[in-house]
Amino acid sequence: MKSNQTENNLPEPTKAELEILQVLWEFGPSTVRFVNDKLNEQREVNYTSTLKQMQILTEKGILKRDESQMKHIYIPVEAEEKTKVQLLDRFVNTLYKGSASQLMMQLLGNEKTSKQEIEEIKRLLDSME
Amino acid sequence: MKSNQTENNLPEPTKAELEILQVLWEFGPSTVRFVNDKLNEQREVNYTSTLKQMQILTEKGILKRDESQMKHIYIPVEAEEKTKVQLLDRFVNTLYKGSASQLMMQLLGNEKTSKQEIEEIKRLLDSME
DNA sequence: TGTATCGTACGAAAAACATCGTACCTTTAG
DNA sequence: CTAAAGGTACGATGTTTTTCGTACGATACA
Repeated sequence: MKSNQTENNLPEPTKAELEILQVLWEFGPSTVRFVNDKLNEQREVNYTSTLKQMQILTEKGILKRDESQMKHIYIPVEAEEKTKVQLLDRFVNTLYKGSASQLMMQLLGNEKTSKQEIEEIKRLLDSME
Repeated sequence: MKSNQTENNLPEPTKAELEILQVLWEFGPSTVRFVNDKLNEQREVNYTSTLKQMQILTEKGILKRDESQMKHIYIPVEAEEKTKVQLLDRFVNTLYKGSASQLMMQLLGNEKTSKQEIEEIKRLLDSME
């Protein structure tokens, strides 16, 4: 047989799609209404725009939904971490030819990375020994 | 007067634009022909597509060019590092709410980050003391 | 000198993304 | 029962990004 494992390469979410994912990651499975309200805390979006977007996300297999009630509940198919890892991986490959340490150096050299952040990173590394 | 300093926020390069930038970063100032050839090592692109893309990049102020010869030479306006830092910053803000250490953890947890990479990072941190 | 080659300019089509209006179905309160 | 409120479906439109065809100017060289 060809394959029985879940197809692993979901299409890369677009910008608007990411916004929606972030709401779902932060607040868990939600209705369109809820997501749209959250989005509107940051910028104006029409309800049906968000609805459409979430329907597309569902078509793409990035979200699934519980249709048992009229108010459908949307849920990310992949865990937050997994998706982020995927995006990060792509980012590292694209900009740093896959070198994580190169990215690191940039991160540490960036003035916007606070001393506190750096300390946290060191602690993290120590705890990994 | 309004401003005499160089406008600092160049528009975010798109995907296709990044491909071109990477060639210029890697090989230095180049002609369209050269860039296009490089791109075609990875995927098929028409010469005029690349040309157009590079003209747009120039309009946007991301590239500048030397037109003194018929074969124009294109050069990134901003240094590679600066642009990457900008992109990285956006990435961290978008996906990790600005927390570099969060990104780090993901980087370190990623199986694709080799032991060797981790060692490099530690060395880097130590040298920063 | 004329024709093949290699370059730029640029409009426009194609594709990808994002937004919205309208139709229509369900639920609920009166 | 019915009207209002709130939900989904989905085509149409707008925008941005990407790709390409065509026109035309420079150069080289037979």
